[in-house]
Amino acid sequence: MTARADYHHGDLAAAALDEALGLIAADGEARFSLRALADRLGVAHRALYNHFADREALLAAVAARGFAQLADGLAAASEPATFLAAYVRFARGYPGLYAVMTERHHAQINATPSLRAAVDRVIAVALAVLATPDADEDTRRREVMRVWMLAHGAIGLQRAGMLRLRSDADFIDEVLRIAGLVPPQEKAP
Amino acid sequence: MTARADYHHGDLAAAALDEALGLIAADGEARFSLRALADRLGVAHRALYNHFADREALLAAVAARGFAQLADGLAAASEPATFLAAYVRFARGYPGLYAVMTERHHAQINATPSLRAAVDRVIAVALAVLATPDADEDTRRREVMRVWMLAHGAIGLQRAGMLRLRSDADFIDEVLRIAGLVPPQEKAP
DNA sequence: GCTCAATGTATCCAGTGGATACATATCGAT
DNA sequence: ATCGATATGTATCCACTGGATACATTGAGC
Repeated sequence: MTARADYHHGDLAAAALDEALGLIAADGEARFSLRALADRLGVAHRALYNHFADREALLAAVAARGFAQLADGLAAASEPATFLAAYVRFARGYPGLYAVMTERHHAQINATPSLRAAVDRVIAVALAVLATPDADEDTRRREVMRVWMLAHGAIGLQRAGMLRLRSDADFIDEVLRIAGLVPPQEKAP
Repeated sequence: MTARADYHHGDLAAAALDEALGLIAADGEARFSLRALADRLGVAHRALYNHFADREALLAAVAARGFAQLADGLAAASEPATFLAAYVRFARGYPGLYAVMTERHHAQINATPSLRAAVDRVIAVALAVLATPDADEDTRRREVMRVWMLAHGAIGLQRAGMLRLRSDADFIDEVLRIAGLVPPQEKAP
């Protein structure tokens, strides 16, 4: 099962995912090609099709990995402000990956179990950190969505160039203020 | 200047923009090609390059048209709730166009004057409708951004499949509630 | 050991954005 | 009016992409 010598790669699926994630994390998927990926792995581009139905399926798998990493990062948060900060930091740290995770109409989302599972994990963490424990379900869901929508919207508008560019720290600080999670003149976490 | 007979088209730039907007509005830019566009206009695909530097520039022009239309649509709003509803309706009505407007790193945004101008018009309308008239500038900006981020985030999460699918009306209603623009049990505009 | 499904390779295809070279038309200066 | 510069459109090429089909190699289970 370890990386083997000649004909068979050993674990192409995992290696391809790792490599693809690395290629996409910063630069996004627009300039990403199956052939470039295959070249880096020292393999014919067609070999990838033994593990992923098509380019879209590979991207869905990459997105799943992204959501899993995101959930890990968020799990450490203990309150809304740190949650939001961690979320924004992830999205701004791996812009290409975040785009693949959120800017595709993943019909895939229900067709790819790992993706569905990873997204559900993020939602579970969000509920635990962001929602009032004893509120009814609709309220809890809306509490989560309010923060998530604000964070996701802020990130999107920033990336699209609609906002003044700031340092990451200032950006996070501003989002926290807009979300009402930081009292007017206080310092953000 | 009207559509001419033989060799010269007459006003290829405008015709191309119209046609591109039509092709992209619903389906987005992923499956959009310069060649398909040129075919529809009865012209060699290379002719388009006389009017647009490259594919990206054409998309920037399409985005500019989109923002102009959006600003028109928002101008009729008189209060935050109707503004937000109009915004969401636009984004959900022309998903492909909205994606081109917001999901590209328009370095273009400052390189394309018409795009910059159209975005500024949207921001101006938003300030007029969403901000407290006599508040200081930072507050006004944040009031606008809170609504814009919520709307944009909601649209993005919905499109990505992170939310339960609902009818457009229900979706708008839910966003208004989350934004705190509709009292708990009241009917949305 | 042998077989056969899993995995990789070789090669082809149509479609894409873009470049270069050339054809045709329009318009302003004379 | 005409003539030449310039804008506009065409013809043709290129490298590259995702995907399809046919074949080679391999190793796991019988």
